Amino acid sequence: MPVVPSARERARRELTADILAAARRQLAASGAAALSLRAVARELGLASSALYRYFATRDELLTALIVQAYDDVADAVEAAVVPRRGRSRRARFTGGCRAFRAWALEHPHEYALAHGSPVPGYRGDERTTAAGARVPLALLSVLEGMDAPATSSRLASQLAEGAARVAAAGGGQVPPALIVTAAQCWTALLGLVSSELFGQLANTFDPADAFADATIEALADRLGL
Amino acid sequence: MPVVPSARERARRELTADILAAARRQLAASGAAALSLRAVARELGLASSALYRYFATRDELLTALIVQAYDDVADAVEAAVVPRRGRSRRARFTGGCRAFRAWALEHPHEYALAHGSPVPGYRGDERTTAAGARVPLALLSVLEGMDAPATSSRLASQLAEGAARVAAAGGGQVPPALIVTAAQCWTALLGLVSSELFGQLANTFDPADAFADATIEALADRLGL
DNA sequence: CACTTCCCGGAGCACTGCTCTTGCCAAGGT
DNA sequence: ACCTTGGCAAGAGCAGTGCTCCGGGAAGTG
Repeated sequence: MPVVPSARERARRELTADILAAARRQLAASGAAALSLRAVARELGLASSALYRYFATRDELLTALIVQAYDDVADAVEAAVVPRRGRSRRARFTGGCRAFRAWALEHPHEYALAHGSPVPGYRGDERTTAAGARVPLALLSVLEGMDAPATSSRLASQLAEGAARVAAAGGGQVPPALIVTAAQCWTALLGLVSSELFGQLANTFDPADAFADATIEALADRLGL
Repeated sequence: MPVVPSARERARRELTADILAAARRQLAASGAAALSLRAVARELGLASSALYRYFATRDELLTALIVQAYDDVADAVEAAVVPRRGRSRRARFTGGCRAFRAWALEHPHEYALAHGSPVPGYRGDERTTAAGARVPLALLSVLEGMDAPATSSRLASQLAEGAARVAAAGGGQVPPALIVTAAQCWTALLGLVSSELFGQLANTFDPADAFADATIEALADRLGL
């Protein structure tokens, strides 16, 4: 395998990227349900059958878009969470949560694709789960080195098991009881953003910024930040 | 208009119900994305064009299914929440939450259709929002007559506005600060169930019963139950 | 130069939602 | 009793979809 990619290889990579970019434009414009391979091909001036050399199926294109979406949010959240002088743990956490919500509001269709109901059946692709773990792990990293909460009760064995799994995945310096609470906060954050985006609040709190901020602060309280 | 429906009218109602039942079967079996009018027509032995006299469009059939799903969960939750001798507020609340989760686990595709990402564009149909409000209102009804939490802080004006709207919609006997907390718990519950169903927890806590129970108890704690 | 490998384009299949036309059959009025 | 009206279903058809297969041509290799 040559170090310098051949012209073929370069063209292939470029076209793959172009296809993904066009697909992403259409996704952002009209949502995942309306994304059609033929439309993407038309936008690129290709025959629809040509796309199948780059993505074997429509689902594969969608998973590529999912991974891209996960990585995109993760970049935003990780940047907001990074420790800096004079930045409290609480500010890092709430900043990360706010960055997550802001990204979702800017990219509703991509958020729906990644964090919403799975489109066909259930996809347990390892690439997506790895990319999807970045945001929760980034938020968890804020808690590294904290003490176990004072009210830490004994965990059910199944909960302890799950917490151990999470700890192995990245939060080595976080006590198990706090990991459980953190997981609860993560699902709560997902629920907050999903509710707002998918209209589950029926626009009761609208504009929802105040409600979102209050909720995020409450999460920080619960984590003892 | 005759009091006794004519034969025509009866046939019409019956066929409408049959169509809905068949559609629901297919929804439960294969999900909303795979639901096709033609397949429903085939199952009923009809021409596909015949369905259009009963549902003008596929989306209308879907919204009918959404309303049905909302009403179905609401029945389950309301039954679990109803006050009975020797049943504490806390038990009513946690029971309602558990009933919600149990229904979702039994009807994943219907849950995804109703509470997941909206399928086409955004549907703000009034029938769906009215039906969708039943479950949160049922949970809110458990809190009627409670005192405002001790740590009740002054609410931002926008939050107070939203709380007032909710109070007008059904929770007349619940203090505003508690309404905000209740709304937060509602989004958290949605996030819990959605995460579990859509694989956002990446099977970290699996089986998730213990995690769900712990989360629901934490919500009850937060509400001061 | 020949030869292989890769890739694009076109035709085609089975399917979808939806529309339009045709013809049937029962209900209602004269 | 006859005829008109209106609801109803069936069928053909349109535009669109995901996906497959085959043929020709271009790019890279000996």
